[in-house]
Amino acid sequence: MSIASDMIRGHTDTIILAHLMSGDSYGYKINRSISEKTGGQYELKEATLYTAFRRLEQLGFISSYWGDENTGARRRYYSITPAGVQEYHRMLEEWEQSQRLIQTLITS
Amino acid sequence: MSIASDMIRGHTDTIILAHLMSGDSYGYKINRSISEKTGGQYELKEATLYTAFRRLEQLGFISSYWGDENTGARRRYYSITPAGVQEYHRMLEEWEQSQRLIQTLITS
DNA sequence: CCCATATACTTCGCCTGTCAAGGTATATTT
DNA sequence: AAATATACCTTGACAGGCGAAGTATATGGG
Repeated sequence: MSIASDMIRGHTDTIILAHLMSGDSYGYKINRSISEKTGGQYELKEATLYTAFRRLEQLGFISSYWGDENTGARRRYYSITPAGVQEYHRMLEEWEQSQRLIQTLITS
Repeated sequence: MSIASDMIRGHTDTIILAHLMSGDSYGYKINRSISEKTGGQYELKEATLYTAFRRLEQLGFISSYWGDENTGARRRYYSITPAGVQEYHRMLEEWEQSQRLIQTLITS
């Protein structure tokens, strides 16, 4: 991974919610998708990913259910809740704002 | 403060280095400056600020010396080192890159 | 048939950065 | 005399990221 964790910290949840905005999915696939989207430049560590799922479900932003695959490993699917959609939009706005702020602060 | 810390986390060091790029300064003033530049939207907590100074000095990116004020509270001035200047540029590039990455990942 | 690999999820414990809270000291203003 | 502003410092708690290890199923190669 070429990007420092602290750069992504605070965005992990948003990244997950963003993925679930386009439909239910499961951990392994979401991580693959992240890796593909960034050309392999970034991927969430498994521990980070699953910790985030617990957190987001705890907060009511996502819900989960076991898939009914009759082959391969079992999958736990995640679904974004209405509260999660709202939170996602809030996070996006916060990103826009903080992006400008950081730009101001780190360029002299 | 209206911006979540986790959004700024990972940029604290860069923010400090950026300030020192335009000359030596001291903690209190740097924090004031941050607050002013962002229209009061953001300021580093003192503990965070001084922790960062220790870290940056430890890493050789800044050096410090006591000011010779003959009035008012004493001030510890910080100076960016050549290694710090290099690090600052590296951080700026990383920001450009991660900015694009995050943008890609959080917009569906 | 066995072993490596890919898929898929989970838990434990460490590390690091943030920050609330409290403390010290000096100078100015009320 | 007390409040406020300037200026710095330390301690301990907390949260998120993540290395490491484990569990379980399916598939392809030798």
